[in-house]
Amino acid sequence: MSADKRDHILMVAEKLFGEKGFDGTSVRDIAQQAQVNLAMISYYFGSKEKLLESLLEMRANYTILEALNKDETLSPWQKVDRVIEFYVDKIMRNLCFHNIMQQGNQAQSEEIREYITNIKLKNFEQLKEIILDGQKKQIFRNVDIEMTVGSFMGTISQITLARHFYSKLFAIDINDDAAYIETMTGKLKKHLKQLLHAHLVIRNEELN
Amino acid sequence: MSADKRDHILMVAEKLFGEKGFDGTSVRDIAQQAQVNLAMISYYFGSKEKLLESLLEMRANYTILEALNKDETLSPWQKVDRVIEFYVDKIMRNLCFHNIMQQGNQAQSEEIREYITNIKLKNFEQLKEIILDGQKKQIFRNVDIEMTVGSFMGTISQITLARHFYSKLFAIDINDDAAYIETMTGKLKKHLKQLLHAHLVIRNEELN
DNA sequence: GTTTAATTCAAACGTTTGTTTAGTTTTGTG
DNA sequence: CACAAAACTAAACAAACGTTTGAATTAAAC
Repeated sequence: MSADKRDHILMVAEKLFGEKGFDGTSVRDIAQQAQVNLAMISYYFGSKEKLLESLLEMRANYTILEALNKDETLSPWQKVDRVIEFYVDKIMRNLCFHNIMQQGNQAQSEEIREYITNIKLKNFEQLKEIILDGQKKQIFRNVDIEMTVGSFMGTISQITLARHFYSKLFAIDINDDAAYIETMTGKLKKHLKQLLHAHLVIRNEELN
Repeated sequence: MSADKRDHILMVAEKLFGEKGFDGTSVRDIAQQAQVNLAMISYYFGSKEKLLESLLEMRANYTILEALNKDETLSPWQKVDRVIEFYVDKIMRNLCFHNIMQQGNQAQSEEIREYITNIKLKNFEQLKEIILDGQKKQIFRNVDIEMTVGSFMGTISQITLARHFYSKLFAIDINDDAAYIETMTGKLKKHLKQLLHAHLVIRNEELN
């Protein structure tokens, strides 16, 4: 089994699933775009749905910032900044895959829905620990952690999911991937740092 | 043309499109759920795509808070609070439709993508004006308005889009719509008020 | 070089898709 | 009641779907 060709199909499928949705993409679309014979997809993956599962497995290491969390030399503020850098970079580098993750709710297959939910839960736990740590050290306010993480992920998702909207808003060519990624990565990082700092910081008037 | 039956089909379609996506929903699904003959959908709407267009038109008045914006007796802070109340209530009351709006990016039809983008632009303009007004009156900080609105909408969208995730997180029965809406509406409003207040308020140390 | 296994392919499979047809029933009007 | 328009239906349509087949080609092993 040629790993090259398999990976190539996976990448084409990722792009199409991310852009047109799983149900909006036919295996013939994938085969044509990847320039492989239609039957190759069943041959390599078994079925369209198992192709999606393979895709999810390939990106399953979507959460690898445990090291960051364990680093005792970093202050909670530094951790927050690094998480923002890390996540924004990672998601903007994988726009299509992130869209697939967001569509997971509609998946007909319960197995896939579970799989995606679990990846999200892992990511959530990482972020939760960082905020919890800051709260224990009385550096962060007593914010609603679930909702705070929701705002963090939601802000990023908005940029990846509503690309047509933001392209129009910032007058970026809808087909210019590089321009969108560069523009939005910068804006996202700066904004999220400001937003989360303001949200988490213990203000003077609260100290009394 | 029976408006009752037409509306009934629209509501069933809204639910299915919102839950399973446009491409994941067949006209036979809709006909069966709505308990109408398959041909009635073409008869009333012309096609599946025009059914979606009718759905969008029906909810086109999705933005009706101009009155709020023009109300000179309200302070920017009051406006922000009211917008939060308004939007959260409205979106949580129309979970499925909001999901359809979020999926719009994947729509094959450019007409539909444009339509949805324009609705979003209208909503954005309303929110932008409120923040701009507060900034002019030097009550709000000089935040990035586009990104701030992005966080606002993104936070809400996260709740509607990643329902499986949040149901699991808060141990809410995945089929209990009422419980989800009630729980999340409260959490959302409280969190968004806190978040936006912290983000927009001019802090003491910045006044010097 | 021969044999065996892995890969590729065009073609066809049976379903499901969105839509249309042609005929029936119901409704509203004079 | 008569009759035209509207509403509704079961059946069929062609196209697209995911998947499988069986033969052809290539690669690997001995």
